[in-house]
Amino acid sequence: MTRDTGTASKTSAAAANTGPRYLRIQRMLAGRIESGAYPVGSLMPTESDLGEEFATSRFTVREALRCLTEDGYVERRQGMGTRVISLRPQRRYHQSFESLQELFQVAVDTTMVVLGDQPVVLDGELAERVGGRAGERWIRIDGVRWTAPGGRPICYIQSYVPERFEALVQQFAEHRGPFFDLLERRSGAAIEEVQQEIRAVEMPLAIARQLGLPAGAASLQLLRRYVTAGAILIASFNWHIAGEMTYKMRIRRGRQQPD
Amino acid sequence: MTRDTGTASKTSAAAANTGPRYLRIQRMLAGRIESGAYPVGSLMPTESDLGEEFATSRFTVREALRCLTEDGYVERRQGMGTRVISLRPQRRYHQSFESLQELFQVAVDTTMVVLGDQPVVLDGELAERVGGRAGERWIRIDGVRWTAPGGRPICYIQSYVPERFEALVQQFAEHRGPFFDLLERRSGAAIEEVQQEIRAVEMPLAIARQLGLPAGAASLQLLRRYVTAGAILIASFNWHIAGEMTYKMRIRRGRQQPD
DNA sequence: GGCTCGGATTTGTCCAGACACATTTCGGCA
DNA sequence: TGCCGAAATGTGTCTGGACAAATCCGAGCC
Repeated sequence: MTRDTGTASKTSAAAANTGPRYLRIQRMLAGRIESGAYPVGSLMPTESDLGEEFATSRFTVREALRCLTEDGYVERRQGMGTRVISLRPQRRYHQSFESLQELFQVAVDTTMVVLGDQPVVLDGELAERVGGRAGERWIRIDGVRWTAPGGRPICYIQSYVPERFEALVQQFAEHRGPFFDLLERRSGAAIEEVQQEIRAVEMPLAIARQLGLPAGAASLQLLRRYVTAGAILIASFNWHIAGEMTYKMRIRRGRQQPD
Repeated sequence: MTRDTGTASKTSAAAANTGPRYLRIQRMLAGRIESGAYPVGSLMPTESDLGEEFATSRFTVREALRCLTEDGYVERRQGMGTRVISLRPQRRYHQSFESLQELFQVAVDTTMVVLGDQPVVLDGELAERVGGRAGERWIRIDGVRWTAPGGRPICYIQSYVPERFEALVQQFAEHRGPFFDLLERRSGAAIEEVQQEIRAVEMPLAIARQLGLPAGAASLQLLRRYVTAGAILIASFNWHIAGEMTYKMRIRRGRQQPD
């Protein structure tokens, strides 16, 4: 070891030479990756080698490599080594949700009134939109969400579920909370992904009438597909009255170095 | 230490008793949190205590606690301890972007035509929407994005930037690519967060005319605020022609618990 | 009362090892 | 030639320490 962390550090290049040892090493290694010294696709030196080079223990090198992994620079596998997979920290931006309820963005104490359900056979266009295949038999459930029983309408909902959930559809009417929640619980399959599409469309006549609006009223249409391992659990169209609904999201930059 | 990791493990409860030591401890601690043995808001036992209880080293306990931190169960601070912040594994869902261009969702080879710019003083409502304060002086830049020079219009854009970027506004017209990109580069401040609001609105008359649409045409309005450390870099309203634009997003479940 | 200044406590960083486990490579054997 | 097992290689897990840095709390002082 050379000197110490705290004593002779703040004199020279203040930025690069401060902080814990493993972070300094992490920065150095990141620099080598970005400069091409460790090309993308190649294997980095082993932990032992790096430890020797930086005159430090394997523990410290591992901490540095752990950071590189989390930042997306490298990929590590036991028995194989540390492979460079990206040249850049990939300044990642992401939006995170504590739960799918947040994605929902509708207060939980609103009430859903189910208008009815009916079997449908998907045609080409519908199949594409709900994420099924043309010719498959699904069930469509129609409903309206209200601010409160007898209150103002919030949106019109058309949900499509595969026929195999037929037995559960009856429970939709008395279920409080979103359908995907019930389906996820009963089917036992965890929702792995949600695909959402947002558009502005003129509200179909029948729907506008249900919401007490004139024909051709503008609406915000949300389409959500809830996907478990491979299969669609439920796909849902929501028509929100224009102006009544704002879909808000915050996208944040991921994990930056402390500086 | 009791016996070993590999020998007498797979006999009993196969699920809970396998895997590395730190993961078993992590599962046990998570169980205690979920069962309320460690209430939310309280401090957990210290690393040393846990190490003593599980008859293991502090390193192993730290690995377990690191997992709990990543899963969102606890929060750790030097000198204070490990505080329970959540009862549940917080099955997190998130949407990630490799870059802000992805958020943009408009092909990069479209062309932006700047119509002009003018200083504005924010009134209360505008201030709230662009993220400034009432009375502040900002600059509004109007423009239209086209599929190609002389092609079809895609959307009308009103961007607001604080007055301090006045000198950069002239460069907007000949800049290719999004404005935030230019501002981020020139100001040197990294965009930390983007706030986005999506609504369906009737297009204002003046805007509809610019896009060659009848008055009152439905549109998808996107409002994006690009935030650097504390300050708004630019806020942008985009009016997309209804039906022409679909905002798509995929939200995926992050790192699932072993269960 | 309000302030500062030391401990005591607790997590953060770090060391020098050890064995387990996964992967690749290579030599031996059929 | 082709297959299989063993050795080499490298990361994963783990021990039992050590000191540093942040935080909290109480004692003492103004």
